[in-house]
Formats: sequence, structure tokens, C-alpha cells
Amino acid sequence: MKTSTCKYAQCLYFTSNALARKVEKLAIESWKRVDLPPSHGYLLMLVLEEPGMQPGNIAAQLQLTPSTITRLIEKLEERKLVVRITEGKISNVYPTPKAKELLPELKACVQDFSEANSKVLGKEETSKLVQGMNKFSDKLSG
Amino acid sequence: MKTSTCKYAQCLYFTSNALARKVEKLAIESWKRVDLPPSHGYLLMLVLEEPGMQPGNIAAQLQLTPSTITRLIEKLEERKLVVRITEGKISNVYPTPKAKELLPELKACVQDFSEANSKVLGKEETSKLVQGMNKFSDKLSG
DNA sequence: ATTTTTCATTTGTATATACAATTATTAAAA
DNA sequence: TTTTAATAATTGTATATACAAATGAAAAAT
Repeated sequence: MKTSTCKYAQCLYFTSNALARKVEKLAIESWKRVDLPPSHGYLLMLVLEEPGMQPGNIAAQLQLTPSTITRLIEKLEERKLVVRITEGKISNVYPTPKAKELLPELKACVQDFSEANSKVLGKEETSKLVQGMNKFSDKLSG
Repeated sequence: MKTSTCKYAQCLYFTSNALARKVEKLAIESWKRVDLPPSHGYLLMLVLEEPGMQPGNIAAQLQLTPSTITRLIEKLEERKLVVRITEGKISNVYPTPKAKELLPELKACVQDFSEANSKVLGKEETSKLVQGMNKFSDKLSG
């Protein structure tokens, strides 16, 4: 259904949620080749770039709560893609060799997704949209 | 954390999800006065405007799946805000008197939220952002 | 008039996420 | 140095949402 026929098409609540759901779906497609949901994929890439990264920092980077990060890590551990090494109150998350092997594929997913959404609105306009969303996000995150 | 310090700040997946979560939070605040999550509130308003509306149409309007609508309606029934009357394979959802009494308060929530997010970016710019998001949404929704 | 297909809704189950409470540890204050 | 406070991570529980399967009814085809 076109948003123009939606009663709440002018409402940011409605709009941002609807968009997020659709973009999520698109992203899921792009990440199917590695059989990971996008959220797991992004977390994994973060850890590959910075092995030993702590859950708290991951949470900040991904703008998710620590508890959510714990859950994501659990799943990635089950898949043998990361290991957690805990000393005292801090944990460090490391990618496994299996994850390292997967890196090129992960990058391909990101690339794939980027191309997919560039096709939708064009690179320029998509980039502007992203900027607008970030601007709003930043003003909100107190 | 500012998005500018986020590794994936240029990624639509990341951006749209992060924005949706933040906007949701803002909306929850606005809807607290009626003790309803925003999604329930919007559904209820739809049904108040068009009593007897069917779940399938509600789903289309809100761009949610029918199963999600069933769940939302269940909650609203528990709260005695709507009733479902089923004949054959179709259902009609009606607002209760309690819901009708609530209508001014619901409108106040919408108004409140709208003001809250206008304060963030300004009316003009917010409106442009919404347009951009809708445009993307529309091109995506196959 | 039966059978088949389509359709609207619901149910079972799964994922993503959050909040509040808990645990365990380190740092600060007394 | 003992107590207190702050911090990092986790766990328990709850909400929002979806997909796939099931149900039940109406419409279409034979």
C-alpha cells in the first residue's frame, strides 16, 4: 500500500517504523548468503575490525542496549563465530577463525545491501535521507 | 552517542532502525497519559474513525501484518476499548463507549507527539524527512 | 451440487529488542 | 582497611513484530 493512502503517513512515528521494517526486510535478503540476520552481521564485523571489543562498546556503536548485545553475542557464540573471554567485570569478544574466513562474504553482504538500496532511490537521494535521519537521531539522543 | 562516531552511520539499515527506536521512545512518552503504547493508540484511533473496520484493512493502513493486528486487538479487547464481532470469515472491530470517551485524550497524545518531534528538528525539516522516508518506503513496497 | 480455490482471520512459534533486577568486580570514601 | 558506591555484564521477564500453518467461510469452477 502506498503511504499516500495511509492515514498516518505524515506521522514520524508511523513513518519511521514502517521504513525500518521494510529496510530490515531488504537487509535480511542481502544477508541470507551468510545465513545471518543483519544485526548479527554488523556486530560480527565490528568485532572483526576490533578483536576483543567489549560488549558495552559494541552497544554504544550499534546504539542498542547492553542486554541486547549479550543476546546477540550468545547467538554468535552458538554459531562458533565469536568467543567471549571474561576477566573480572569486563568481557572481551573475539572473532573465531571461522568468522575471519567469513569476512569477505560479510563485506559482500554490506555491499549487496548498499547496492540494493541505492537502486531504490538512487545513491544521492538515499545518502541525503540517511543524513536527515542521523540529524534527527542526534538531536534526540540525550 | 552521536551517529557521527558510529561505524555504520552511513548505512540505511543501521540508521533507519536506530531512528525508529528513538522515535518510538519519544512516542511512548507522549502516549503515557492514556497508558497505551503508540501502536495500540493508532489502531484505536483508526477504529474510532471508522467503526467496524476489518483487521485486514487495519493491517493495510498501519502497514503491519494481519497476525500483528490480531495481537493488538486482543490487548485492546482486554482493556475493554474495542470489541470484535465476527460473522463468517470477516470480523468487524468496534470501539466501546470507553474508547469513545477517550478520543479527546488520544488526539492530545498525537498532538503532543507531533509537537515533541517538531521541537527536535523544526516543523519544516521534520516534514521533509517524513516525505523522504515515505518516498523510499513506497518504492520499496512491492 | 460438489469440489476446489481463494480469502480473512487466528494460532503456534520464533526473533529482536528493552527495562529492571541481579551479580560480580573494581574504585572511591570513610 | 573496611565499607560504600560505581560499573560491566548478565538474567528474568515483557513487548512488538513476523512467518508459516491452521481454520473456517465464501466464491469460483466443474
